[in-house]
Amino acid sequence: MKVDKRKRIFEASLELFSERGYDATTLPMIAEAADVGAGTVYRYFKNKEALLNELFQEYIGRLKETISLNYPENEEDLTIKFDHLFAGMVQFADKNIKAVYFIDSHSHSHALNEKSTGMYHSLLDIYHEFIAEGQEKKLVKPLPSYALIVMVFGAFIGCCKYIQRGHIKETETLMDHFKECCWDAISL
Amino acid sequence: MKVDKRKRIFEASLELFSERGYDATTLPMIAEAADVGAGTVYRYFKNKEALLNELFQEYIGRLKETISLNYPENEEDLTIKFDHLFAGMVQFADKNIKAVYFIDSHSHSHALNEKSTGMYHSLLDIYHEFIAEGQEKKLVKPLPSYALIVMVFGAFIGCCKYIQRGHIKETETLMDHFKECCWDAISL
Amino acid sequence: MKVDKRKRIFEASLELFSERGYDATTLPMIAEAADVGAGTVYRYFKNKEALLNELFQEYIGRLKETISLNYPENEEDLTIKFDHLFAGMVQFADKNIKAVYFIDSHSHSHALNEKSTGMYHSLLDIYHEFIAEGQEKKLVKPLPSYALIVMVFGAFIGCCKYIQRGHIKETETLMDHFKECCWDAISL
Amino acid sequence: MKVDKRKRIFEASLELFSERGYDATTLPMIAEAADVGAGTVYRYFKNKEALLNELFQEYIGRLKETISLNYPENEEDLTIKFDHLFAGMVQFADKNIKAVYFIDSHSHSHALNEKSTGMYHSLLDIYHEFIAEGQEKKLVKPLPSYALIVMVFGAFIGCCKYIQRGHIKETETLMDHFKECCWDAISL
DNA sequence: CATGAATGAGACTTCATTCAT
DNA sequence: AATGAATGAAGTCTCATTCAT
Repeated sequence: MKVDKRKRIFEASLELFSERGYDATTLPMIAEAADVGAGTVYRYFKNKEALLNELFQEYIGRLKETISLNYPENEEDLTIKFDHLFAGMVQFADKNIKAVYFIDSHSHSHALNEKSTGMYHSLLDIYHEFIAEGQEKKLVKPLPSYALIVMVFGAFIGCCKYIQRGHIKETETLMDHFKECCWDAISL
Repeated sequence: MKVDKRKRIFEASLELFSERGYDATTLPMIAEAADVGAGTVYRYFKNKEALLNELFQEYIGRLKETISLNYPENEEDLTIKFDHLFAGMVQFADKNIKAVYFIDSHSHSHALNEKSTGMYHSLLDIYHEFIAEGQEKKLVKPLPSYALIVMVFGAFIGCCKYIQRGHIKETETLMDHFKECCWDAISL
Repeated sequence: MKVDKRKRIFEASLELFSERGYDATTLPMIAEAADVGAGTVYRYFKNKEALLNELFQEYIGRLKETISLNYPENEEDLTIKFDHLFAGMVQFADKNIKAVYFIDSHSHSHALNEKSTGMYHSLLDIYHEFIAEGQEKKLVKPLPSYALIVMVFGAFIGCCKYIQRGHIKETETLMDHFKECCWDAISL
Repeated sequence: MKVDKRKRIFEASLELFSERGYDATTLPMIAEAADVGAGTVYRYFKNKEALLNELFQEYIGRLKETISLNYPENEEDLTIKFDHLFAGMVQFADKNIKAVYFIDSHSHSHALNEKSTGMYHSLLDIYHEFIAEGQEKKLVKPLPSYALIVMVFGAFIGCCKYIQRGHIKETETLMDHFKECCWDAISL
C-alpha cells in the first residue's frame, strides 16, 4: 500500500511533468492524478522540487542501467557497441516513453539539484567515451562529441515523438532505419 | 517611444522565456528586465499568454522569412536546396540565438494558441516538402519526414547550444561539418 | 504503561508550551518529544486544546495545593501569612520551574476554556483575600489588589527567569531579599 | 493613501498581536482588520515575521524616545530620575496601551530577529544604568538589576491591564501610588 | 500613455485529526 | 492499546491582472 501510493505519485508526476513541464504542473494536479490527498505527497517527498529530482534520478538511473547492461566494453568492433547503445535506448523508450520526454525536457530545468545534473552528465559520459573511441579509430566524424551526442539524441527523441503521436507504428525495420540514420550522421 | 517599449518587452521576454521557460518567468521579471512598469506590459499585450504567442509567431515568421528568402524553389539539384535551408538556419541562429532556444523549448508549450502551432507547422512544411522531394528522387532515406526533420533540428540546436556554451568557437568549417553530418544522416 | 505515556505527553507538552507557546507548538513536536505516536496523544486527550487545558489545570491545581497546604488561615500576624505564600511559590517553582513559565505565559491564552480561567482566578483569590485582609489592617497599600498581586507575581517570575538563565545561583539569601522586595512593594 | 494602508496594517497587527499573540494571528485576520487585500500586506512588509519585527522595533523605539526625552542624565537626586522614568512609561502607556501588552508578550518571541532583541536590550539598559547608579549610592536594594527591572515592569503592566479591564479608572493619584509601590519595592 | 499600488485567486506546504491495521 | 499513514482545511505567500492617478 505504501509502495503503491508512492508509485502512483511517481507515475502521475512523470506523466504530468513530461506533458506540461515541471513549472506548469501544480501539486493539486499531481495529487488528483495520483488519486491521493494533497498532503500525502509530502509524506513521500519533501516538496515538489524533491519530487522532480527523485523522479529525474530514478529514470536517469534506469536508462543508464539499461544501456550499461551487458555493454561490450572490450569489443573492438565499434558498430557492435553502437548497436548496443542504440538498442538500449530503444528498449528503454519502449518501456518508458514518458520518461524519455521527461528527461529530455527537464535535463536543463532550473529546479534540478546537483546530484541530478551530476547523474545526467555521468550518463552522457558513456556516449562521450563511445564517440572518443570512434574518433580515435577514425570511424566517427571529428566534431565535438557533445554535438554528435545531441544529434543522435535529437534524432532518437524525434523518432519517439513521431511514433507516439501515432503517425506510424513502431516496427523493427523502422528502428533499424533510424539506427542507420544515426550511424550515418556521426560516422565518417 | 511606443515601439521602443514594446521592443524592450519583447526582448526581455525572449531572453527570459528562453532561459527559464514561460511558466517559470513572472510578469514582474519581464517588466523589470524591460525597465517598464508592470502595467505597461498590458498596454502592448493582452496578457502573458498573448505575449508568448506574439513572440513565438514573430520569430517563427522571421525564421521562415530567412529560410524562404531566395529559396531556389525550382532548383533541380537537391543539395543546393539543402545548402540554402541549412545556411538559412545558421544565419538566423547567428542573429537570434536566443530565439532558437525559445522556439525549440516552447514549440509544444501548453500556452501556445492555434495560430502559433499553425505557423510552427507551416514552417515545418518547408522541410517536409524538401524531404518529400528528396525521397521521390531517391536521394533521401525513406523514413518518416517528421523524424528526419527533427533529427536535423536536434543536431542544429545541439550545435547552437554547444557553441554558445563556449566549448568551441563557431567557425565556418565547423558549420560545414555539421551540414555534412546532417546530410549524411538523411541522405541515402 | 498508560500512566507512563500520559505522563510523558504531559511533560513534553509542558516543556514545549513553556518554551515556544501553545500556538507555536505542533502536535508532531509533542508526539516526538514524548516518544509516542501522533495518534496516541488522542487516546489520552481529546485534542490539542484539551491537552492545554488539562495541563493548565493540573499545574494551577498543584500550585494552589502547595500554597494552601498548612496555610495559617487564622493567623493574626500577616507577615506569617505572607511568608507562607511566598515560601509556597518558591517551593513550587523549585520543583516546577517550567510550569511557572507555562502558567505565566498562558494565563490569558485564547485557547483556555472556562474551567481553566476559573481555576486561575480561584488561585488568585487566595492572594486577593490576603491583600484584602492586609488592607483592612492598614498594613498593605490601598491599591487595587489585582495590581498588587501582579506586581508580586511579576517580581517572582522575573526572579525565576533570572535564576534559570544562570545569571546567578539561587540562594536562600537571594530569595529572602526578594521576599523583602515584594513585601516592601505592597506594604505600607 | 500609501501611508494610510501601511498604518492600517500596522495598527491592525498591533491590536491582534497584543490580543492573540503572533502565532495565533493569521495574515487573513490582519488583512481583514486593516481592510486591505491579503496580498497588500506583502507590499509593505516582506512577510509576517518582518511585520512583527518592524512593529516591535517601532514601538520599542517610541518607548525609548519617550523615556529618553529630557532625561535628567546628570541629576544627582535619584528620585527625580525615577520619577522621570516612571512618568515616561505612564505617558507611553497612555497613548499606546496596546503596544505595552504587545511588547510585554512578545519580548521573547521566537520570531524576533537580532535587531529587535538588540533594541529591546538597549531599552532595558536605561533601566540597568539607573539601578546600578542607585545601588552605588546605596539607595537601591543590592539585588540583580534584571530582577528589579522585571519587578517594576511587572507591576506597571499589571497596573495597565488592571486599568484597561475597567476595574477602575486611571487617576493621577493611582499612578502616584503605583510609583510609590515600585519605589518601595526597589529602594532600601 | 505610463505607472505601480492593490487585489484575490491559487500555489505550495503544514498540521490537527482520523482510522485502518 | 498504539501506531503512523492519510487527509483536507487552512496558513503563508506569489503573481497575473486591473485601475486610479
